[in-house]
Amino acid sequence: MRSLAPQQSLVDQVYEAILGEITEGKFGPEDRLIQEEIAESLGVSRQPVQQALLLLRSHGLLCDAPGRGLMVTPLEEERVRNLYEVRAVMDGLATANAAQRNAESARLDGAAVIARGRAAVRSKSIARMIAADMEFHFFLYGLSGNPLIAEVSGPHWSYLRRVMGEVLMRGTTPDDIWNEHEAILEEVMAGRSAAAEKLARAHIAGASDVLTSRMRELPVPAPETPPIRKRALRRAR
Amino acid sequence: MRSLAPQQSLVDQVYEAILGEITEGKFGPEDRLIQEEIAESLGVSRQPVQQALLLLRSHGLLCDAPGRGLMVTPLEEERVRNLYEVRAVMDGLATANAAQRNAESARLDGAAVIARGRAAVRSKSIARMIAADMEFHFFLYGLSGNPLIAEVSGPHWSYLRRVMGEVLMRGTTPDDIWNEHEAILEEVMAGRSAAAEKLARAHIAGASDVLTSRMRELPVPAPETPPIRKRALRRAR
DNA sequence: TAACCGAACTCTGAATACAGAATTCAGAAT
DNA sequence: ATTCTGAATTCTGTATTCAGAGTTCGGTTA
Repeated sequence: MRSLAPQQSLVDQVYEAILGEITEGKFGPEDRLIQEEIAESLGVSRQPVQQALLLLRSHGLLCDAPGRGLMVTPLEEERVRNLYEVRAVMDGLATANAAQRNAESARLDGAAVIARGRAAVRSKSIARMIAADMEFHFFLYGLSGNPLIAEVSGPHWSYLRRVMGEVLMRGTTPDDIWNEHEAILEEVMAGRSAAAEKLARAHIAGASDVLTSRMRELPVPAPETPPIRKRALRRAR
Repeated sequence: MRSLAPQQSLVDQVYEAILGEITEGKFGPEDRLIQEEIAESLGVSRQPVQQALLLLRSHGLLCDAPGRGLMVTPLEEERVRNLYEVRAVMDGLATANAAQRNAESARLDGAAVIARGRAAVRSKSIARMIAADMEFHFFLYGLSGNPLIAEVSGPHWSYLRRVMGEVLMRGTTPDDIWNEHEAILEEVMAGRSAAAEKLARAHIAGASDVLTSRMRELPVPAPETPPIRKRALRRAR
């Protein structure tokens, strides 16, 4: 029986592979991406690489390099602030809608999401903490009943993961993030949409302050751009 | 003296050309786009067409067709409602920020934007009315000081123009839209960000109601997909 | 007449080739 | 030692080709 799920195209696979490298910091800010090298290391021709790069540029993960080619967008405090401004209203909307439309699902599934988040903090693994944070917020996006919220927010989360990773790698974990998540969830479960929205917006504003001030404290990276890392990536078959 | 402005790539030009065709309704909902035909009519190879199509898909203007290829996304009431939900919070944010950060620019330039809008209504040209509506809102996005708002909203406006075009073509013009715009502008000019945001959100919610109810009244289009229109487009050199 | 099957055709994704722009590097001039 | 110039190299955008999947159409069968 042939699977009915469409096979993921090479472009999509290359997009995800590059996105993963960026998110994990293996391609750093302002690293220039060379199409032929990526194509070789992934074992594909240049065409799907080029197409994936165009999509990544469109989603803000890459920007035009000086001269020619594309580079990884720098991590900039102003962009983080702008992103969190947008996030505050989008997450506020998602949370209000979740409380209004899906309080019951929140009661069914929410506690497990919170438990996984607290376990991630105990694990002290940065990747797990970030993934758990994302899980919580995408859980709310899903409950909102408006697929556009996740659709619009998705590409931004990749940028945010890089910022969070950078900040967490060099600083300490914010202590009360999961208390805040839990408080938000309680309002959602109780169907109190205005209170849920207010908490969500305050949570995002607080996170913005923490992240941007931590970025301000980080040492400015050396102006020399390190060479592009050439790591062999196996093409998924 | 050679111009320092970078020449727009073929992909970008093809993207804009196709986007224009979609927005003007020359490619209708669920029309399947044939890469070779578009390439021929634009006088380019298939590759930049394919890349442009991928970007348009990523921006929601196209979706996968049954079987293979890409088609123009259908106009759906639910998507419009979801879009306007997102718009309400984004336009609210933009308007509040504009009042907070750029009231003076609003005082300098806002009256001309309103005048052009009222002239567009008097002209009875649908294209002009839509362009003027967009001008007003992008004016506010610009005043907001957060470039992400325009960046996120941009692709959605193409979809909205199609909906507006469809509705306006078959119905009457909403009468008080520019009164509402003017009231919003007055709050922005006065720097009253909370009042500006409130008016903006109410304006968007009202527009959503009008658009979705008008869509409900429209006759369901015939299920036969008309043939793709082959119109010769000159490649810009 | 309707359903089925296979051949022919169409279209798309990916690979490859080509052309031109950008970058690098080595040698010459100051 | 520094600057400049031209050649060589690298890289990107675009065109072309190839292979395979999907669609259409005509003929056959029930």
